[in-house]
Amino acid sequence: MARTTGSDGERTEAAVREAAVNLIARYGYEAMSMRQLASEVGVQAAALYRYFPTKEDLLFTLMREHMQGLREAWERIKPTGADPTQQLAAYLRNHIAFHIERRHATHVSNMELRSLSPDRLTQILRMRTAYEKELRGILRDGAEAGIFNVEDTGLTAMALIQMMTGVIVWFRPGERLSVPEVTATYLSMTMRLVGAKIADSAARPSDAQRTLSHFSFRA
Amino acid sequence: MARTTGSDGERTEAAVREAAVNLIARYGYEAMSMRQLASEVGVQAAALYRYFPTKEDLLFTLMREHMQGLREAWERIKPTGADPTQQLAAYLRNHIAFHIERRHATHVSNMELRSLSPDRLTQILRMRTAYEKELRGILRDGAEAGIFNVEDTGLTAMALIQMMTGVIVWFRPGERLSVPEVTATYLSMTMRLVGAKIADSAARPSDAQRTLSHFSFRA
DNA sequence: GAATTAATTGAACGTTCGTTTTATTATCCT
DNA sequence: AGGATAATAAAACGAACGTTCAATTAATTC
Repeated sequence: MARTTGSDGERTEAAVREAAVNLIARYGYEAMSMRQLASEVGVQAAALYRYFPTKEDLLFTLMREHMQGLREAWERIKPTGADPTQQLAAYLRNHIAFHIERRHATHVSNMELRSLSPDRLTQILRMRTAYEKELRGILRDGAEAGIFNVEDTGLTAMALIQMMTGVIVWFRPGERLSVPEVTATYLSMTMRLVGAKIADSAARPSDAQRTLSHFSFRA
Repeated sequence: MARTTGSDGERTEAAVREAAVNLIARYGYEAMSMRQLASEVGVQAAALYRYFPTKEDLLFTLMREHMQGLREAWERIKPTGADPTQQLAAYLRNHIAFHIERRHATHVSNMELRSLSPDRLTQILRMRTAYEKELRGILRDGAEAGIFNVEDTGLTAMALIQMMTGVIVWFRPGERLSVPEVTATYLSMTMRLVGAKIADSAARPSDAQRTLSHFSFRA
């Protein structure tokens, strides 16, 4: 046999990507075989090589597009001219929403870095660093404006990203908490962690600024 | 050839464990071959099966002993009768110190869970849950005593653990920050995150309790 | 110093891996 | 309708995998 009735390159490629993300997230890149992937798609293993020249090319493509998607989502949402508190809130909201929506892809991008060749690893890490740099910028702005209280901008950024990304480890949709509830709680924790103060634009001109410790945020 | 001069079962087994932790942490469990491991130890692959009946037994042994070590370290350090703030500080100090000291073993225990058989996975997860439960207990005590301000005990515990464990992702000994410096900063961030208040035992009897937002901790 | 036990080698087994090659069929274009 | 092209199947490749087995030598025991 050869070409099957109704076969379509675009649809097959999309099916391969989706199946690959799920299989790699569940079993790991090394543990997933090309035959297993092909079987999931309903195709022979040789057919996969029409779309991805090697197994590693497939992995790299998935990772690169995930990281690009993350960057683009942030660029679209990023509030320009907002104060650091609002920027931080937007960053967190985008990060959590994006990662919960694409749990499996995030798992792949975070866990399978070691299966990339050195130069491809560098490419992915560069994208990740650029994304993290945005957060460091927000924290630095807030610290310099006296709105945040952070000892170490870089260290705080890493701590926050680990904390936010960690959501995908335990969060399961449809369980105890909804996405907005989780986001709201993480927002409160984040604002306390960075020692965010109320902007205090009007009223009480010289009183000691109060921290946001006991304020809640809408997700 | 056969038995080599100076060969010793105990030393070989220890060498196998150490090499396995390093190789699995670097390349992943699936990607590490038994021949590669044997070569690292300076032995033939068949010799490994004298100490571990299967590759998965080796992985499980490494994980189980790592989790046991973590539990035991905490049981030894755990301050009895201390207030929640001190307990939380002790938990964090132990967690960070243990994980930085055994970065590779932690990587293995966190990343290779999917390579375990179902019942062994359950065993490891049970140990992890028991350890995390200690933190939830501390947070609950602090919340009930009005010392902490946490919206959701379970969620806060997960966020803190992700944040603390995340240190091993970026921390490299001998770089910009020392372990005590990192620990001190994480302690401050943690105390702010949980909205810890000063105990206020004497003085200023009914004034609004101040948060620890701007206090620093010694590591 | 012989018998026993501990530690390891070297070769082999069957399986599975990623990948390539070739042939075959469906679809599209003119 | 028929030639070009796209999409797949089927079979095969060599290499590598985890594991087993028998043989062999070092250390220990009596």
